[in-house]
Amino acid sequence: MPTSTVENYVKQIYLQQQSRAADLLPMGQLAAAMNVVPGTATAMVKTLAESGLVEYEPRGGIRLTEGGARLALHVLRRHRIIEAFLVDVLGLDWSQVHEEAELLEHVVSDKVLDRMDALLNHPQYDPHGDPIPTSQGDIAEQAILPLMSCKSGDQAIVARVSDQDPEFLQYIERHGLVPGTQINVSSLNTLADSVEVRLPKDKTVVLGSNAAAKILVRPHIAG
Amino acid sequence: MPTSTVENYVKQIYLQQQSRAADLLPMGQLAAAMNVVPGTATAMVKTLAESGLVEYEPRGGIRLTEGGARLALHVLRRHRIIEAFLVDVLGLDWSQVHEEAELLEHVVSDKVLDRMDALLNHPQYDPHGDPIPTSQGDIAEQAILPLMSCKSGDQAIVARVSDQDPEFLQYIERHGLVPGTQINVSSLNTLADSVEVRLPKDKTVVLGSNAAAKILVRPHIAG
DNA sequence: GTAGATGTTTTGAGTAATCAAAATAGTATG
DNA sequence: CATACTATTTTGATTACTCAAAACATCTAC
Repeated sequence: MPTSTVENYVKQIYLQQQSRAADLLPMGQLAAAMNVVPGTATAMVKTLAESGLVEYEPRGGIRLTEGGARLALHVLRRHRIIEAFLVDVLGLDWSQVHEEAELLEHVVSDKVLDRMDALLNHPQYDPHGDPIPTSQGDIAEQAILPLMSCKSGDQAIVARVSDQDPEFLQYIERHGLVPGTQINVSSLNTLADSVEVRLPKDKTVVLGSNAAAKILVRPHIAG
Repeated sequence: MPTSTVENYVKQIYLQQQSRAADLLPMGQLAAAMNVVPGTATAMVKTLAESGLVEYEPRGGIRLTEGGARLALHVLRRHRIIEAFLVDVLGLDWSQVHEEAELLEHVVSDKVLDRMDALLNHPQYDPHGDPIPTSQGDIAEQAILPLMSCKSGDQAIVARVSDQDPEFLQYIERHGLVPGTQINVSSLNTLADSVEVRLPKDKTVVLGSNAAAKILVRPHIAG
């Protein structure tokens, strides 16, 4: 049985490997993501390698094995179903559920998870818009793009807000940019480094490119 | 922040102190309840005493402080609300939820717990019939009654055997009627002046009213 | 009142995870 | 190519928890 710590490392390696395109994840990257000093990450990675969860190339970096990826997706499934459950069944705010899920993901049994999943009607996406892996470990690869890559006039649906900072999430929520929201890129100006989007009810929000980079959208082809 | 282990020790001390009437809980009792070797319990109790959660009398035993009891009741509240939630909302079997709750009780936040509590309509008893402490730490004190005052079909826990006669005590022990044992009043006949109780493992014992009068129990209200 | 039996504490050691700081490798700069 | 910079690894310690087994108290019995 993997410890919570092992699960967290493997999950984080998976997530980091997603965002960075490179094959090998550098040690420092992992240490930063896990909020530990580099030496700790090195030590931990060695034991992960012993258990066959990662391949470790000293001074090069790490990569998940088949088994490591399977575990990562398993943890991710737990995390995301729990988030969905906390929002949809317990009525918590989607900007606050990440921390909770971070702890719960290591202790809910498969039985409980299945009940949650059933009660939610087997959702495909969590409240942040992240895809939920199946129990077999399949995950929906989705064509989602950063908001800044849209053109003026494009329609899209907010797919994901890729940041966990509660303050940012709350800001996003106050302005109605939650995942699932249909938006309209009313003007996008690369020179002014900003984008204005129109939301339902004719509200508008202006974001700088740094903020906009965290907003990922599924482009909506207007019928 | 107390660790899960500390919470478990404190909870267990509370529960053991309930069933045994004595003021001081002997070390061996705690070690057995926690499933650790005696030395481990001794070591742990010392750190609990350092944190002001228990009073420790070497070679005598332990007793919860005010603060220790508060923590114990807090954990117990979590445990029991979670059990109720797993049964009533997620539809699990009441016989299976204890293990789950054992893990979850250390990680659910107050916010989540409050939502569960509200969703369940502030239940007073968990699925096993144990009273749920309030968030202020008040708990319904369960009356201790003579076994003969039960009705057929009642569930109860042996609370005390109020007799000092070694022969009687040994008889009681041989038949598994020690304090803490969960019993089921299978038939109680005032005319025949006897009561039959069913124990775990489907053993049964028949006692006359004189003997039964010495057995004090805490009735278990289901639901 | 010495001799066991029983229960408790101490001692020594191990595991999992962490940090601080010294050592080392690799890469880039002059 | 030596020098310096950066990333990584090693080393030595620490914390929280645990066990096995030796040492020690306490109570009981003879």
